Amino acid sequence: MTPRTQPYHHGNLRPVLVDTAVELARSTGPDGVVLREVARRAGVSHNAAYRHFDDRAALLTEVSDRAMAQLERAMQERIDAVAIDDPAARAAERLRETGRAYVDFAVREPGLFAVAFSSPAGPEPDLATRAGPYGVLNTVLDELVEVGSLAPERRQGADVSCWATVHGYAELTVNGPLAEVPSVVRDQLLESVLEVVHRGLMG
Amino acid sequence: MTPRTQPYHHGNLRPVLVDTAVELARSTGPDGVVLREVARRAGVSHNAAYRHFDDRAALLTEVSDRAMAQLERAMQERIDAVAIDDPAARAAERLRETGRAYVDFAVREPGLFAVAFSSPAGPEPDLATRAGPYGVLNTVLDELVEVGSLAPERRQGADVSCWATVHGYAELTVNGPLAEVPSVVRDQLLESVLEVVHRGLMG
DNA sequence: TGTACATCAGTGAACGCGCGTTCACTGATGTAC
DNA sequence: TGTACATCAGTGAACGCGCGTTCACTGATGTAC
Repeated sequence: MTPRTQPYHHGNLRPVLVDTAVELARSTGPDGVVLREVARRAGVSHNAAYRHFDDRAALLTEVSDRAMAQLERAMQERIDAVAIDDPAARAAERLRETGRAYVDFAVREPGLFAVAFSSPAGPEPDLATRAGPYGVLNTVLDELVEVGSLAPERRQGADVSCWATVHGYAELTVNGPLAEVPSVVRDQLLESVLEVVHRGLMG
Repeated sequence: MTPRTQPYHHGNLRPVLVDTAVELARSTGPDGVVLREVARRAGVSHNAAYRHFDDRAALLTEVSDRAMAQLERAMQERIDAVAIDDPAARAAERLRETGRAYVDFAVREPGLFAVAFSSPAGPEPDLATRAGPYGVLNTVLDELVEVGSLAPERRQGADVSCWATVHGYAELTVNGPLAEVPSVVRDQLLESVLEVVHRGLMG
């Protein structure tokens, strides 16, 4: 008389597996996304995942895409929230917020951040297209040119400079020697780093 | 009548194990430093290492120290090779060479670079002391203050700005989206990144 | 100079673990007639 | 409206792998007397 708690057919397994894998990635990073554990948490036998993904790498790729999308959204939200009237000041602040959002995400979600940049084998379309976090950054930089803050001849390579700086800062903070620095000091350091980039590009 | 090719006592096993582990790290990174493989390559039973190291982590720490030392040496050599008479120009070029050496090392030795920053649990003394790559960078920055190129009030945080930038550039190149960019273009991008830092600090 | 003995630095076998993946199978669902 | 059947989406068992670590043991070395 006990009701069948679990029907034989799950009916919605694929998205559940991805969600579960994302949760696992959040807490343990790429190596923690273990097929058997994902299945366990989804309450399904350990090989059921093979009905929906070729192999572990395919699942990880999907998780990585999700992580990238989350990072992009976090950046865009912070950019959109900038409320400054003066066009030049607004564009400059938007660039700073881009950087802060990037680092914030890495600190808040170290597992997802690591997964986002753990390319199993996938191509990296970000540089060619305007998609993803890289696209967001480029849009903000274009804006800086439009308002006259960034000289057009300095526009080339500016994306890489910005990206390298915040990415390095994030890495040093999440996995490196800056991890042990108090967060108040870290925030100050990030501001000074952003200031150097600002002056380097537009000063 | 076959001569004993391997004496029972190796006599020199500890350094050989470290050397072997470093070689393994070079080609495969931190995860490749597998105790059993290290022993195999050293021609010794897989548990002989326990006479010299508490566990795998202890061996890895030693490898990490070696990697850091190699990175530091590579940086110092490039810095010392700068032959420019004008003090300000020399100091500026030394800073650039510091960055180039850092990125070069990461590209040439991705395995060691990864191991150097994979802290198993060890403390990070680099920030407090003047030792290691971080110390080398700080010495060069002090030099820039001495010759009057870097304003003293901008000295604080300059180390983190420089480090974050080259570290991020290295990461994006070794593990990230810049990996697929032709190396000629990458070199140009690195120069433009270094230029941004230079202007940001001293412009 | 010789010998007993402690210590050092190796050995092979085994434990326990967990993984990705494949196999043959089965219950549930949907569709053609 | 009912039924045969193909297909879908699960299942449990097993394979093969390799790891870190521990155990009891042994050959070699060094030292005290």
